[in-house]
Amino acid sequence: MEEREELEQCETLQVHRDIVEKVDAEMPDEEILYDLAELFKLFGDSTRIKILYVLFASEMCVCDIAQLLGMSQSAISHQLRALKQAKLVRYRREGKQVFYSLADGHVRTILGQGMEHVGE
Amino acid sequence: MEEREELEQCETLQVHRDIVEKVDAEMPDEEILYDLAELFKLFGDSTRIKILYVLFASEMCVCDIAQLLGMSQSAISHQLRALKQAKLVRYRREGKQVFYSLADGHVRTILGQGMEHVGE
DNA sequence: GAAACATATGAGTTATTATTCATATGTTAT
DNA sequence: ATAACATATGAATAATAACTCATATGTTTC
Repeated sequence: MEEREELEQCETLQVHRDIVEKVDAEMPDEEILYDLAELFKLFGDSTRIKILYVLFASEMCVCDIAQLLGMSQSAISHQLRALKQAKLVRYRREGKQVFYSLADGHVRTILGQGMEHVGE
Repeated sequence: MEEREELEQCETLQVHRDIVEKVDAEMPDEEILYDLAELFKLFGDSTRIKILYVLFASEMCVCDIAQLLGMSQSAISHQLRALKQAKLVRYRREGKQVFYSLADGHVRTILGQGMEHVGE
């Protein structure tokens, strides 16, 4: 019953102890929530959103994406790497070129829900 | 027909002109994609993800959230402000306290799809 | 094997953002 | 009105991340 002197915040009395404890018990592991944030971080950048949207429409090679977005090949390549590491995109080599596409349905759903929220 | 000398990338020949033009025509406005990235940016931080998850479980006041996450009242309040501005959370005042809750179903869907992607 | 091309990547710089600290605002009780 | 408390917020600092530049890797053609 003496477990809150290490917390500086809410010095007075714990306001809703029952709720806090219940929700705390239900919370996913710290690590899972971290991974979740890392995943969404990838959606949280204009360049990557554009890349995902482009791939939403069609498989495309790095050079085409760069040209379409008016950005350097290097910048696109760096971002594709991040998306690839998170398994949000797949790639396939065809000669000198590498074609990227969306990896799975979650990406489409997440983008779609986001679009609905911002109001289409 | 002379529209590509301003682009430095892909100096040689445009690799898939037809695809690039088709996808370009289908792309949402720059502004919408920017808003979309801004929205997802809010999901892309551990603290905010935790807050959203906590509110996923139950409406809660600022002090409770701070205590649950072991963070300062100020830090939580700053993040709640960002979430509030994006209409991801609602709030309701009750005396000295302010209770926050999730604003709409999109948040739940987005979190759920994200969870599925990271593997639960 | 050398040249040309498409893509990938490490290092460095700059821009962005989360947190802390100090303090302001709003609410209740005395 | 004053004190006590819960929350909000501006400014400063520290941590993070996007882009550029230079260069490396992988592939094809000669």
